[in-house]
Amino acid sequence: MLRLSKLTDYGMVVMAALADAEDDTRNAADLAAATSVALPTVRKLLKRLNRGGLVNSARGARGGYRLARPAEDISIADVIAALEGPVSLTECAAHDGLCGMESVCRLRGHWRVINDAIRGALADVSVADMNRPALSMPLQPAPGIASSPGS
Amino acid sequence: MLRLSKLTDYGMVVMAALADAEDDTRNAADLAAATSVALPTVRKLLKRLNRGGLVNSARGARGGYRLARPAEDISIADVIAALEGPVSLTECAAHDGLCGMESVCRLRGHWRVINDAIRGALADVSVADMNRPALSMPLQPAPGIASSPGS
DNA sequence: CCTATTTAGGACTGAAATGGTCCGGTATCC
DNA sequence: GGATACCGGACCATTTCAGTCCTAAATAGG
Repeated sequence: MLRLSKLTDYGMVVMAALADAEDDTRNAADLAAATSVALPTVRKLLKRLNRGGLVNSARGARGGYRLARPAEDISIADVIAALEGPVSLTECAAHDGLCGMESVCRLRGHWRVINDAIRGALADVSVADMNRPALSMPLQPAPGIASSPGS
Repeated sequence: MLRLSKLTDYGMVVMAALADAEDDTRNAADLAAATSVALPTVRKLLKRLNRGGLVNSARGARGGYRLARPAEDISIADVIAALEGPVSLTECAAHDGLCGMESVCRLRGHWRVINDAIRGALADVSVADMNRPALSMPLQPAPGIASSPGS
């Protein structure tokens, strides 16, 4: 189904909620209430997002989280990468050898191109875009499969 | 990681091998040998591909499989759909309601647009394209996120 | 200085999906 | 009629995933 994990789905929701108060610091409990995602799950998400450098954390009383960058500068690809690793459709798209057969690996180069195209499409959509109410998006007309030179 | 399943990966390999002998009928054992994928796995793949209408099967002695259409007319999206269901990044991209919160579902429309863009990109690449040796691809310059009107 | 608050990091568990295998049945060719 | 080869399904082991909890560390406020 080429589906991203439920955690990532929730992660985008949390990021969107965080984008609503860009300069304000929100703690995990607030975000859980705002998104109706279970608190422990929100915590886990924020930890990973922090590790990925997408949010800044402040410990202690009155602590919490806020976006590390403007919502316009955080792409969906960034969120996905922080929560479930970089986008790579196949094993071969990431690693180099290991494919086994020549005839098999004939596909590898093509997968890489496709992979880059999809990553590009995801990189063109920001958290700020996702937060807009309507579905008109100011995106580039084309991530462009041809625009990725591949390996 | 937005990774497609290993079965689908193998499925593309099998389809490519099948494309090498478009009009010739190949049985599962031959394809397993050609692709170095385990025979029972090849069988399972071919069954699903047959159900999805991508290959035709012939029973009995001298039976086997061949592509149901020219390789140029079978897209990667078709193969993915046959093997693991239609592409849908999130739950919400497929179904309609059920999202729970208003603020949550603000993202839904956007996901659908992104989803369609990726599916479009995948639909622009055919099995024949994947079978070419080099990585220069005759694809449309843009699947185009803007080209999908969404819901 | 002491306490309450809040994140950091990790371990842990139950559930689900995935990959892979095998078997009985059926259709076709020789 | 026998051998071949697909069809449909059930089946199991492994891995991954979602979700929870606990202890340590850091900060604000009294």
